[in-house]
Amino acid sequence: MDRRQRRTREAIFNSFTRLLSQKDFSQITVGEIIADADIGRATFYSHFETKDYLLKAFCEELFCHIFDTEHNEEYAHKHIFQCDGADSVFLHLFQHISKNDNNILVLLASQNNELFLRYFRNDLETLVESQLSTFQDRKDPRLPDSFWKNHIISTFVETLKWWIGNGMTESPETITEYFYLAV
Amino acid sequence: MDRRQRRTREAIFNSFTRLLSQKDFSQITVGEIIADADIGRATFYSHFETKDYLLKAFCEELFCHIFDTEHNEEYAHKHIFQCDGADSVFLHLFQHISKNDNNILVLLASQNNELFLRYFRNDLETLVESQLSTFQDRKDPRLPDSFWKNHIISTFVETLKWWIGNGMTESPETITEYFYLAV
DNA sequence: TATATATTGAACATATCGTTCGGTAACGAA
DNA sequence: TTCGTTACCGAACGATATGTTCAATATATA
Repeated sequence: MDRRQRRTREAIFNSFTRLLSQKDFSQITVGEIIADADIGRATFYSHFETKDYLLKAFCEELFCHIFDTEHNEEYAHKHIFQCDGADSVFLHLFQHISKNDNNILVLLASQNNELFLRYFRNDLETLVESQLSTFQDRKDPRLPDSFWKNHIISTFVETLKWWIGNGMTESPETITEYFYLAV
Repeated sequence: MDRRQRRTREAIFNSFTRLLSQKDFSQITVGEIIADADIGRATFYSHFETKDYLLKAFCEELFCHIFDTEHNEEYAHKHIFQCDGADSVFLHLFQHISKNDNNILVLLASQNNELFLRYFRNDLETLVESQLSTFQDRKDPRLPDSFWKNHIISTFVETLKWWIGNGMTESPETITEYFYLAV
């Protein structure tokens, strides 16, 4: 990728992050991003078709980073055979998020973020699917699989939102315990 | 209230409902509402400050209707002393929603409805608070009250969304059972 | 160096918003 | 019925944001 392209893309992402920490996604205008990133209008549109596609690309880079590190071999094996709360992928997820790499907290804490959460849920779904067996013993047989999977995903997302909304005073270990106690 | 005002307000609400069944809230323009309701532009703005306030007023009328009927004396007593799944307020809520009075399903099924869901959650919260004792025996003492309350509300909303998303093939009784099995 | 490509920024057409205002129609009380 | 009040109309307006175009300029890579 051309160095100019990289620089522009980085500048846009940086400004986007900065603006997201100040206001809701819906209130951010392309004009503001351009002004903050100090790039030409046509340049922005040569990189991203619309503001929505910017968010999409932004989320993809962010989640790719987060969920991929959760999937590496080191942990993958552990969880298939030994899946207690102590070293679950979910603990690692909470830990990773609490480190605030790539300013993911900015997005998670923002208010009008339903679009962002849709992307997050989507990636989370594949992770949960790979861990479904872990939760099999908690599941009442009367519940449909699709309901159960949705419930786990929702509980994780809501636990995360509650955690952030409460100022993240609990440790990742504690919040993981809450998650397992709730689901 | 002046008859003309009532007619205009009704026309706006009707068009709003119709449009919501066709597209997301964010994609609906004031111009479309005006055209569909066949009213003057200034008239719309004399009734509602913005499109957001229209949604707010719409939700208030809708939820007031739904949650008030859930609170009437007939059921209120039952649930304080006898709170099994069979005749819970939540069953009544699911039943009421499945009847699709006031086209609430249109709103619940629409995609970009986080604003609407915020209003719904808000009213649901007071209902859940009045029913908290019902869930006390399921709650692990390690979980904070605020987390627990949020979990119940979230589980209800997500159960409802799952139900609608799946075509509402289950009966209100069954979906109430799912809700109690999940929470 | 030379060619290809990215960036620039002004200008443009389009769309939506929310307001204004003089004129018209409907209401409801006396 | 009359009459004062109030709601509705609808065209027009300024403001803001969108996404595109284009010719000139700057930068990268071979």
